[in-house]
Amino acid sequence: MKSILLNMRSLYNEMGPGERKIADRLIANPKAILPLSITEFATEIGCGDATVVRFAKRLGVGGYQGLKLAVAQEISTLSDENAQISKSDSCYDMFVKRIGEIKVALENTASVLDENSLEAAAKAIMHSKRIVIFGLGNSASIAVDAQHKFLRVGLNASACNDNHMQAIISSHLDEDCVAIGITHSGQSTDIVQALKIAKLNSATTICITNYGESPITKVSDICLFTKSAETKHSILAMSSRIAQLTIFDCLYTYIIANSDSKAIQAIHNTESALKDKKL
Amino acid sequence: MKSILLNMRSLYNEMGPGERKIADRLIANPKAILPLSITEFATEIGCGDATVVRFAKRLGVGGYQGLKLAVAQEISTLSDENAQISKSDSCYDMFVKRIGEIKVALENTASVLDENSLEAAAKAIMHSKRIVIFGLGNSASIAVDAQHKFLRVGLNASACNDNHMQAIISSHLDEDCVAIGITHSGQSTDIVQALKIAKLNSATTICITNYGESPITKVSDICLFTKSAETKHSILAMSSRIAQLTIFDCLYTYIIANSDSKAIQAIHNTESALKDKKL
DNA sequence: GAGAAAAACGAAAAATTTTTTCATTTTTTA
DNA sequence: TAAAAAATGAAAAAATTTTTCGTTTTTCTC
Repeated sequence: MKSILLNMRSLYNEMGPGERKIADRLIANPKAILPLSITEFATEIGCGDATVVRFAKRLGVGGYQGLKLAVAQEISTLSDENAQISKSDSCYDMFVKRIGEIKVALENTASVLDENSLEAAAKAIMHSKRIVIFGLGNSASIAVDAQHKFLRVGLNASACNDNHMQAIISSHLDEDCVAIGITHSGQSTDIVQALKIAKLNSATTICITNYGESPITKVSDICLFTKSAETKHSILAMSSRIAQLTIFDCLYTYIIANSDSKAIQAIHNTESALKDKKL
Repeated sequence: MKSILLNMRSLYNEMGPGERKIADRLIANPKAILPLSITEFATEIGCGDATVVRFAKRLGVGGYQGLKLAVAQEISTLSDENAQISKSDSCYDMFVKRIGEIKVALENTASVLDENSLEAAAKAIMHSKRIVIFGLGNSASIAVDAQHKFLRVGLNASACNDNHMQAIISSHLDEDCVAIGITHSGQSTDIVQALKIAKLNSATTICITNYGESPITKVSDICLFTKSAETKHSILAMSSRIAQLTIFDCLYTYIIANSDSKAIQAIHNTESALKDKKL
């Protein structure tokens, strides 16, 4: 089944201003529509009932009720019990609550992640001569993880967590290379700079960032969006990082699935190379 | 929010024959109701519209539309659980299926993770003079991530991904230190060796590993277990690694919540130190 | 086992909600 | 700048849901 929220994004360009307001609202707060009648919802948005119906038809869900049902199916029932982690929680309580946050973030990410962009990113990575992955601070470990994965499938990947080196590396890329920048906020100066340089040198640039316009999206050929609701204690944006990891994981899985036997062999070689490291 | 299907079962005894027929049908095939109007559904069941409405009210979902919405929300969570990733999947399909795996792994981990061990680990880490975190290969990035977190709360943490250095570092620990070893299989020779040395030097040893007895559990004072079902393509044990990350995340969160104002200040300092790195 | 009370039920009326129609406004194009 | 096209909302029309109320079925009491 296709995600209704994703569908909304891909049809966004065809919509008029009124329908876009509806799409914006639904993407921002999908579950708010559920208890409302079409007239209530239209009033809330500031448009007529007919526009809502047209919007629903465009998405191919029949009508207003179909829209509500589609949205309902997309929202996890867990998203409501968004229990806030509190000081008095036991460590285990925190674990359980964090699980809830992660689930929500992953599902939200599934709804904003663009199918075509994902496919394009996977193909660009597979066929590139060289892949460089930039992350700093929080995102550094994600970059390292991605490097690790790509190396396992025999790709020429390297992560770089040093802002000087990032700029240097970027300036030596060419059109057969891929540069991947990871920044949750989309505003990390150094990462944006590194991708900008990479783009100037005709490399394919890919960003992994939280949903929305930001400096990084402007210098990226392909944007892969995560979506996580930040809360007070998630300064580290844990759930968005999990979403980032999962994106890399599915790129990796896709590359394995679409590789020739040589690549599969490379994976097996890796496995056997590691065998004697175990007791 | 409570499960509507479970609620149906618990109210089953209070229902008359007509309503029970509705419950039976919904439990057997919940999604069949979604495209039907109340009259169509009632005809299908063989009862009147009013009975359907009464049934919905009993469940506390307002009316027929509320019933449909509640069912819709419930089937979404059940739908994509046991899907195996296949070669022909799109990259997006893979993402969605991977999400399902991760959810299961996190829930399983919640069930095997020992509350007391978690608490003990958090306390040991908080009060230690020095924390060293060992990971190799796959687990290296987890170790780096953990280091990053602990540094943010002002702890003296260092990750080490070099097996020689791990042994050297371990041999210089003492009873005020904590050594954390990460290995999914629990069999990584070097990690086990490093923890063994740490233990000999009276450091507190903590392992993060998949559920079950293994060499690493024998040399660990505290064992934190994850539990993930491995499948063919998850050579990289993606979901178990997410579980590992989540464990570290809740340790981190717990430490923040139970720190004095000095530690909180350390976090704020980190934040402001990073501010000018953004555009 | 009969009769009364209670509960369950459905047909149809009433109320609500959704959808369509169509005239108006806004935007685009030539 | 004017004509064409697109977008939109108010209101009418259609569809759907909910309530009412009388009938049927079940349960309980004697």
